[in-house]
Amino acid sequence: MGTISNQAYMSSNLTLGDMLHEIASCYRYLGSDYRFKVMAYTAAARTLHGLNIDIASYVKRGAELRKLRGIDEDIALEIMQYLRTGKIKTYERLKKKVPLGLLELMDVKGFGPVTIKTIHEKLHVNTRNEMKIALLSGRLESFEGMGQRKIENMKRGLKLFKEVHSQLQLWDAISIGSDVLKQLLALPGVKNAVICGSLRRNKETIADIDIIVMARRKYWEKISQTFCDLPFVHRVIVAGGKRISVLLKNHNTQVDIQLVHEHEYGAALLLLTGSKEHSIALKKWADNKGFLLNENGVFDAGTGKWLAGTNEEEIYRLLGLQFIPPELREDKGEIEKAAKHRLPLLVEENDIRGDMQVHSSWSNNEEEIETIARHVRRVYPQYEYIVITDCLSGQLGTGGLQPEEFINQFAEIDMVNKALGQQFVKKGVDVHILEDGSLNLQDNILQQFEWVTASIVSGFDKDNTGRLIKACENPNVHCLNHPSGRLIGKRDAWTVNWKKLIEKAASTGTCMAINAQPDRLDLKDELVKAAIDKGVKICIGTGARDLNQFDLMSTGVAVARRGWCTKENILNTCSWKEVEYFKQYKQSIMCNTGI
DNA sequence: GCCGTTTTCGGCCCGACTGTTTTCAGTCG
Repeated sequence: MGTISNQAYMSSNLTLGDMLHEIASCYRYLGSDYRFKVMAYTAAARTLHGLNIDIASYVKRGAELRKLRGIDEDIALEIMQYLRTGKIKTYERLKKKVPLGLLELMDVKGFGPVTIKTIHEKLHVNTRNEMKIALLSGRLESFEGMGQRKIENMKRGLKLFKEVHSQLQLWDAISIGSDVLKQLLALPGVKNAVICGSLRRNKETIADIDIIVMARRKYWEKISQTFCDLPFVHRVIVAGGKRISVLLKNHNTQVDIQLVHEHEYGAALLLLTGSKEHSIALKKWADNKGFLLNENGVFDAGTGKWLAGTNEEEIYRLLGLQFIPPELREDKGEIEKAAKHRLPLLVEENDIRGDMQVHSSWSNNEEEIETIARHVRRVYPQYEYIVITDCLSGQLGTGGLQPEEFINQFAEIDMVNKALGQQFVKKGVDVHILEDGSLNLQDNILQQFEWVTASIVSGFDKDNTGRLIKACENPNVHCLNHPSGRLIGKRDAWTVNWKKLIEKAASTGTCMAINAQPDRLDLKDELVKAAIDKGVKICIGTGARDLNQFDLMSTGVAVARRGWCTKENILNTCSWKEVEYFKQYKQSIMCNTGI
């Protein structure tokens, strides 16, 4: 019986969530008698996976654990059991009843519990690889209910299994999606086309690109044919009726297209945007109100009369709900808020008045400050400032300044601002938080900058709560840059006690950044929400390394929107004068608390 | 197993599609 180390915190949430998901899979395998247990454990797993605060801290406060969605007496006991012993007895018991090697297949397209069970029992198949061999052997075809096409489906599911785990990053998906969309809109007969699915919700990673195409029925076949013949199509999976599904040459990305009539466009858009959880909750909501909601529209449940479906706005209105922006459609309380007309008015890209993180030729950008400034002023006329945040040389090996060089950079910035006739370029720095929480620039130098953002660039495998807290306590640090350190698809977030850190950021008036680099998007949406709920200000920076990267602001804003941010939550929707007030506010707190 | 403006029991996650059948089980979003 060991104590829980700090390092174990965040990984507990994920491992425990995975274990609860496995328990759900076991029950799913065991049959429909257990379907409600499946729902319960799935819900609990989802809660754990989305939890930003280490689960162990809930346990310390006893009753708190059961306030979490989907966790009541039994699962709470099992969670405590896990934290004490690393095991859950229920899971140990279930493991003896199911073929463990096949459980992962439960999440593979084409496989369900019944199919897996049948094959396991008849052919003694126990692993994914044995399943593959069985599928190729042709022995399944003699089974009842196993036709050629079903078997082909399962083979494809298995083949795509790996690709399911390598999803597209949002930025790449946006670019691929808009290319495809452009081509579709140009096809004869296409009245309108729009991205839906997880891409429309701006999720940070995207499995496949979903598009809805509005067209008269008589053009569907022609549209389908013409699209499938386009040069970027690698392979056609389905094409016929109202569905087109293809793999693109580029990245082997799957694109799913649905053709719809004009009167059902809104309903289809709504349900194909999802999330699945939001759609189900919305259908249930409709049901309670005496409506039937499906992809063709909203109907009177009693008479079957069609009531709405042309656009999403009228559907939400009919259901008595405020319009819910796609980014919020995750069944995380947005429907209840929409019913009370209390949804936040989300921040928009147009609200942004400056970029809080920009690199120049002094570190890892090819471009000179003046070129950057003139480019940004031309392309983003609404911007009032950009903050140059180069770092010191040394730790990263690539460029950077010596401490004494900043005086030269300041002179260059002054010159550029003079030439522009506006204080457009702000003097910032990206300072590194060292192992002991101190910074790699002295306070008397830091005081000369207009904006100081602090990053961790080493010691990824440690608990970094202490270092980040110490940075917050420095009155000269205005912002924490990429606070979680994760690199999407490459490196997990380091361990941080987010509850503690967010409380510290709030009490010290320290801002937290959304770094909009495509593989970072750090802070991520859920932590952004946790932070603003405690009153922490968020700022968004692109970390631009070339002139094109200023466009990344759009995905940075998307993360903020997924984190329920209004304009007021985002510091760089303010004028620089207001940013100065924010900095003074921190100074005054630090003086009063005597830190 | 969870949950409650139907609250300590009796509900919960729906409708469409696919592939297989010939009336429906299994899977998907």
